Amino acid sequence: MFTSPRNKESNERVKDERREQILSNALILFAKKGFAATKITDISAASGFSQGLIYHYYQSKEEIFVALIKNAVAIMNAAAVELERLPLTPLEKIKLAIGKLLQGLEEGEQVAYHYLLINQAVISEAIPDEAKLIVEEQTLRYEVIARIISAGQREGSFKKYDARDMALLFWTSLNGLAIYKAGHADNFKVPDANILISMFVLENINSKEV
Amino acid sequence: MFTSPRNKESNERVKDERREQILSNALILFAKKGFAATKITDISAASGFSQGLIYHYYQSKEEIFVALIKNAVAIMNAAAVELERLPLTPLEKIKLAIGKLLQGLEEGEQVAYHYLLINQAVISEAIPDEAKLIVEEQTLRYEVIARIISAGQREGSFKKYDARDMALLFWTSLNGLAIYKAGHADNFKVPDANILISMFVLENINSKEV
DNA sequence: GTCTATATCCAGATAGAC
DNA sequence: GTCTATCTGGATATAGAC
Repeated sequence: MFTSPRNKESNERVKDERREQILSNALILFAKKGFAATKITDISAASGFSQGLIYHYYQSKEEIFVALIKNAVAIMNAAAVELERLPLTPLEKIKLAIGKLLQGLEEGEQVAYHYLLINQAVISEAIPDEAKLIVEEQTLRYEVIARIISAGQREGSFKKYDARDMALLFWTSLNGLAIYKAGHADNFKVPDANILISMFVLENINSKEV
Repeated sequence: MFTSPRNKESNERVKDERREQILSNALILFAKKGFAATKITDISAASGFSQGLIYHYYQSKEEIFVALIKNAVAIMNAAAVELERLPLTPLEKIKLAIGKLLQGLEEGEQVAYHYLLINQAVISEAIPDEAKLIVEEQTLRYEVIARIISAGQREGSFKKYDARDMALLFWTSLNGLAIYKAGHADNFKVPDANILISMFVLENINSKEV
């Protein structure tokens, strides 16, 4: 068995796939065990090959973690930007965002894992500096939600608390829920979205819509 | 220098103090770095003595962590029980609870550290089984809040979503906030309590009271 | 590209001197 | 009660065979 020259791109593709595979396994492990407690052997075993081979694709455990953090932050930002651009009212946007995020928690694991990873980066002193920096610099999703809330307040459908306070609670509440889900995956039922919505939207407006 | 026989109790007291000292330092370290990344030398250094001496007071790193978890859970439960017993209306109880918890976040670090510790125990697979068990068995604070909410609904001052959903969001939202604070201790300002309250309490009731 | 050593380091825990 | 020295295991990362 040998590799013909013309398979070069194909090989590249295989390499990328391997890297993806490592990342997706590492994401779960890092999220569930934390950075420090996740061993390279855990990742290699989950990926189905030997421990040494990891270093063919990544230079270190840190590098894997940083790659995952970058990815998680990018996905969240992209979603926030997309949300802001949609031709919807502020009310509709907030409802859509909460709905989607809850749905993400209900169906997929990925969203929850991303939250857990970012939380580690924010909280823990035992996380690569590069990862901490990336997360700290990323406040876009807070700003987007704060802008939507402000717009909704001007428009009259939102409660008139400090918009940044509201945006903070928007994200921290969802985050808290994601953490809960991570610890109770088996019997986790997503709560009624309207409870969260009532932190932001005036009651009569909300009940009118429902 | 020798120890006279009659100093026995005094010695016991010193020993207890040392143990307390170890615990309070370990709490911060475990909360900030996580269980796996916290080294015995970190704890001994923070406490100002040699690494070996820790083992005079505790048998292992696990034992320290478990002691801390027990303590954290006990404090939270005690507070919940106390809250339920107070001669207040459900409305007053929920407001008091949110107020106190936010205040705890604002002033002290301890509450936030307890949250972080319990989160680790719930989420992480790299945590001593005994600690996980203790936390899993402790659902009292959820039950207490659910009961208060149910009472408030019967009484007519609370929103009529599923009481367990509401209790879940009560705790996960506060928890999410504690995590945020842990990562932004320097410039963290507690949000307006009324935003959280509006998840539970009917708007006209709440504004009447304020 | 993959595996099997293995070098190296570090952390938890123990032993024993003072 | 406290420290220093040491044992032991385990984890990251490297080297080199296939």
